[in-house]
Amino acid sequence: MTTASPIAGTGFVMALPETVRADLLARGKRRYFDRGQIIQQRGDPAREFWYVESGSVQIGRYGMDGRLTLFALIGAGETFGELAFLGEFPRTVDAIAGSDCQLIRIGDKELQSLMDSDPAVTRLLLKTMALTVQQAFNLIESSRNLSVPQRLAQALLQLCGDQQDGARIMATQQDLADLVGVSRVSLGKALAGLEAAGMIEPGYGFVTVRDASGLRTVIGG
Amino acid sequence: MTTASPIAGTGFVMALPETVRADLLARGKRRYFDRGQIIQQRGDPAREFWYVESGSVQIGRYGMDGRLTLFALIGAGETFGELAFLGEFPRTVDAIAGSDCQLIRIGDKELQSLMDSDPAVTRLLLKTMALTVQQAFNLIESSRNLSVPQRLAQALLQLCGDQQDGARIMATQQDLADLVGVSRVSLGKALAGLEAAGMIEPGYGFVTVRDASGLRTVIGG
DNA sequence: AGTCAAATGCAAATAAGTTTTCAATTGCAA
DNA sequence: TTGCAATTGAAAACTTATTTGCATTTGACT
Repeated sequence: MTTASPIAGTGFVMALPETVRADLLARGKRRYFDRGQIIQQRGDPAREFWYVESGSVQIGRYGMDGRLTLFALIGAGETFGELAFLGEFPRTVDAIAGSDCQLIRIGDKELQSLMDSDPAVTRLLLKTMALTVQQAFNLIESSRNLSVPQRLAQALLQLCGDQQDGARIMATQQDLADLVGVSRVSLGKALAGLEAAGMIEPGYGFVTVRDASGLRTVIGG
Repeated sequence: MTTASPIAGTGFVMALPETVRADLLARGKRRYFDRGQIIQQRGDPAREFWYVESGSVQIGRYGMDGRLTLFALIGAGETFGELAFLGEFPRTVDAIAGSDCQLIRIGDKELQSLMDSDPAVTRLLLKTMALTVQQAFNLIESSRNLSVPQRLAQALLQLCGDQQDGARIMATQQDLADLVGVSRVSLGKALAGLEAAGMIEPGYGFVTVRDASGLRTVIGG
């Protein structure tokens, strides 16, 4: 299952020196969440951020009218929640387990210990957050200047990460619609278009990428 | 002239301790830019960030097709450019002087000196950047879930900052359209709607806010 | 195998925004 | 004050996406 993030998913932990990372993974406190379970909600105090060891997490906002604005699908190896934690304000997004998942908690103590073992951690965090902003800007720009098929192609590429052709993205059309920011109907049509071009193969609850480079040309043109 | 920012404009410098700020303002190297002049372009190395002492700066991306995606209008008292600088990557947005303006440069040396005089600066920077991301998320959510009039109302409120009713926002309809992310025609219609409701008064190159609280209700409903 | 909820496919009506074109207005400057 | 470029207003045709309703398919679970 491939769930690289279109936004906010960062390889922060991966960028840590091997020994520091190993220590974190060995001693970190793990928490398990079942699919659909709420991990955090808007307004909660941010006393930690999370490293996703396995599974996936949906980051977004659930409107009062039931609308969902997805900002990211965070997959294994990525972190989330560092914004509110480091910014020292309450959560401004909801996080829900997209599948059964296993997280490692990084609170004040753990962060301090990270910073002690590697003075470059602060810089890494800054870099991570700066990247997140850039990705957010990219998302804004895309949603303004690209068509739905183009945005879908972009999202699919990001979701399959560096995977070769054949990658199976586990997401329903509704998931993708929430992520791209369009209705399910529109997303279905865009999917059909890409399928006709032989770039993808839609399935029941997943999409298989057949021609990643083709998707890239879709975005470009 | 009011140019508070809908995004990325931060009161970072304002949050500094009085003495530290005074020192920065007294000794900072100033640079002047004429209206329309390019301050930075995508791809430039980021060797500094800027504090806006007077005037305003447009932050956005100018597409090859001439399209402009505005992310922010930075006004006096705010900073910009810290993302690429701190993230240590090339500029990913263009900056153009929205009016004649006077900037203070903060490079490695100045930042180091800031950090030396106040150990909380790192924290402040993290907070600043976290806020920026939240604002970017807000922008994404708005553009997906709000109508053009609602987004316009939001933009106008942000542009007039904490000003009382009567604030004059110096921006053409095209400027506002680029900021909100719609065509000039659509923006004109939205403006006309708000005018009919007595909340604003459009002018030639500016908009006067007559009923800020009314604008807020527009967003809510 | 049968049941059921989730997910997908499809079509028509509707809504929203863009593009294009042209006219009218404004404010600056010669 | 007269010319001129920038800005605004307005209308029509067009494109894109949404909404709504319903039928069909899929896969998990009995």
